[in-house]
Amino acid sequence: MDSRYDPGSVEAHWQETWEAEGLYAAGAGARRDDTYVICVPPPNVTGELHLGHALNGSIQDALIRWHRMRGFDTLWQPGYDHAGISTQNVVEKELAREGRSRHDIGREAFVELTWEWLEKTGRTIMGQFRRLGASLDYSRERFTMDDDYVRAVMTFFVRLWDRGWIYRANRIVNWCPFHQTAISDLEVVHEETDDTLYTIRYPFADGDGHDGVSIATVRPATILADVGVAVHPDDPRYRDALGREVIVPYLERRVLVIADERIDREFGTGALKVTPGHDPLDFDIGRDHGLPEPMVVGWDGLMSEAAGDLAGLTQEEAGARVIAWAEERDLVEKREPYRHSVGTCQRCHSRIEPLISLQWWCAMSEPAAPAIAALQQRRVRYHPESQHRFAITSLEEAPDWCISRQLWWGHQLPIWYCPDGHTTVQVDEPSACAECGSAELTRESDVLDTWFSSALWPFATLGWPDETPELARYYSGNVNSTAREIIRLWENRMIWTGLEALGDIPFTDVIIHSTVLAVDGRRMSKSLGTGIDPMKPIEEYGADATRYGLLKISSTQDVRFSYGAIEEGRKLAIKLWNVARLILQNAEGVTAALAPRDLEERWILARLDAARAELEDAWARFDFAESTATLYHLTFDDFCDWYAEAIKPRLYDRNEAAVATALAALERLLALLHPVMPHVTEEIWSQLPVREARLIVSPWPEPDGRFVADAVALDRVQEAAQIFRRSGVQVELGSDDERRIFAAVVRPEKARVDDNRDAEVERLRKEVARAEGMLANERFVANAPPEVVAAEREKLERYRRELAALRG
RNA sequence: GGGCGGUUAGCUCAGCUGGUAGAGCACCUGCUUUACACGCAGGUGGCCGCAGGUUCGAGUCCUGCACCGCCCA
Repeated sequence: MDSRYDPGSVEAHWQETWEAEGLYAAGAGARRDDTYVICVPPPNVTGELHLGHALNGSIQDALIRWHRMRGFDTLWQPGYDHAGISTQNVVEKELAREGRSRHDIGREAFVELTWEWLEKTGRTIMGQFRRLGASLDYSRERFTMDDDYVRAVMTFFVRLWDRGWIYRANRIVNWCPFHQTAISDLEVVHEETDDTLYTIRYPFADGDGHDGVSIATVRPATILADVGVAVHPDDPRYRDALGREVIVPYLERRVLVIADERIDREFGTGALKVTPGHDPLDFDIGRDHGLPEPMVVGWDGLMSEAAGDLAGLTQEEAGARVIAWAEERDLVEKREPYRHSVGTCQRCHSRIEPLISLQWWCAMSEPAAPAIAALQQRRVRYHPESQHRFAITSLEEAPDWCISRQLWWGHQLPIWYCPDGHTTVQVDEPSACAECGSAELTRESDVLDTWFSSALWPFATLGWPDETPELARYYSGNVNSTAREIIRLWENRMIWTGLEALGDIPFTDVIIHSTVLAVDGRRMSKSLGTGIDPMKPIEEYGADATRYGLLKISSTQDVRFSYGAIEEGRKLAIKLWNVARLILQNAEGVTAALAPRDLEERWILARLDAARAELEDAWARFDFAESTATLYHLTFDDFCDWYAEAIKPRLYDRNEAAVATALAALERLLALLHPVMPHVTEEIWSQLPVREARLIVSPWPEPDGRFVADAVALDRVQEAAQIFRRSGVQVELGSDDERRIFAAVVRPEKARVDDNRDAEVERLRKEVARAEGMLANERFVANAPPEVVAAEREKLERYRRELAALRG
């Protein structure tokens, strides 16, 4: 073995080897019939790996490797989604560089160009996952635009259509004026913006012009689309105004003052101008009160024809004109600086226009019901528990889903129209209208929201709607691990789509992993330069170290990135490497055999067993941070500092039984570490004298009850070592074994110990006084559980014994 | 505005069902121990955010407050 461990070359070697030997493939190494399935959340086909992916990959790979070693038939499904708007945006930018737009080349050519572009520069993340050591079955990579996948999407759409859940309606949506499409809530980012809040009086139609209702607005241009003024029904200020008409400035249109409980009495004047065409809340209020829905802002974000003489102006210009008009008539009561958050497009940062547009919708209350039941019955469980409650609430409150987008890159809806306005909906392109037989068909130009196809991921990747062997074997799966913000967009939808398509849940457990924040405790930010590319720690410290470090910090919902944690992982890999060298250097001609004879041998086997149980417990609870602590302590303290030091003399003597046992113990240690640190463990494993298979497919250690009683075997020796090292005093030990281990590990003859006898005596005196004080408290003795009192008595006895020994 | 999480050693964080406050890093002191100085041993360092309450006993349970952050709108 090399004296220095070099993760770079070792990791690359094993990544290639594992994949080439087919050990990442579904079912590799399976020794039992049960399956264990995880689908990777399909990343954006144009994206790059970020730390969230890296953490999530580390979590999933630990679970997959653990189950593979346990003999399960594992499948970790890789792939990408087509990221509709994001991909289209990238290609449009490319075109723009040549001074062209997608409209110049047409839809067909644009889609063609997008495919070409993806061939050249897309699909990078799976390569980065390989570098992390993620054991996905790359041979099964799927893409939401694959032919088979498209058929699944179409089939599912038609199914929902047949269910009567899909409908078309004019509703208010987030409209991006640059991309000319509706976008999802997720694609809207709210940015703090400085604006002006105007307070404007709408005079009563039946008054003298001085009385009226004052409203506050940051968007005076939308006054042109006002159809009412709403106040809270219990607001005493407006009791007399209710039911009267006021005059909308500029338009001089008469509108009614109405009552609605959704009005925030604290905001502005407590009176809201109702503009259903340009605000989501106003839209809801307008619908409930049966108000008209005029729109004065067009698809391009400029004032539309409906704005009359202001048509063609920007909203700012139009707003200024409206304000000027109102000022002339003394209707502007206040203008004040106002900071608020404004929705902008995630991709182009355009201001999002809430506009009413004709879109396709999927009703949610019916499809959500079985998913809610599955969650309530805990057939699907979110972790942590707080997210479980959130998931249920989200489904219960889920509004109908806007599934259409006005993009060219994506799944075009399987809807065809004939000249007579009939609609034909079917999976494959029809030759004639289903109603009138007309052959003159036009396909709906909208495409589906990318999340529509993502929602089918757990079964569309397995060949659904065909009844493939893979689908039968691997559906339903086990775990899904993802980020908090997409619970509503993805996780919940996979649950109901799975129930709808196959009558079964897609997985039993959803892990909502930590958000990795920058070192300053805030979200990583490109503009602040606080982002970290996970490839950097992987190159500098190794993939094993990076995986370990990310898992170590993943204890709460928001965690700070830490190079320190990754350094700890590197130290662990190096420590492991070196202790393996110690054993292997003395193991020539010896094969591993469990022949524990001495105290420390039985003890380390008990410790390995206990660690195995701790790991299983931690992973069963998806507590990966705890598992790293277990591995670190086991390796450094138990295995290296005590066991290895204790057996060193017999290793040097080439005592065959001790060496064989050491090899067996090392094998167990490597197995326990493998799910978190696969590369260094596989590399050491490959240098062991005899091995039947790669570590990646070797059995996870079985519990071995024989040594449980030995778990405390070294407690007395460890205590004695601590006292000796602190004070120079040697405590009497009970057996020859104990004395031998003490001599081997502590080496009192070589140790130079400061004589801190007085300090140690003082420390023990304090302990004795504390324990005596507690036991002197009658209420403690009377009320505390007997075992607690007994334990306290035992401790007191021990302190007294040690004190006596020290005083010699 | 709605939903969450956090506040413990200089820093980053553990502390499960209440029973003497821990780890890693940093710092200090030793150690040319034939696996490892990316190491070993020891040490310094905490009114466990604040205020109440429950309890023989509270970092841990309850109530309120403050501050920081995340997600969503």
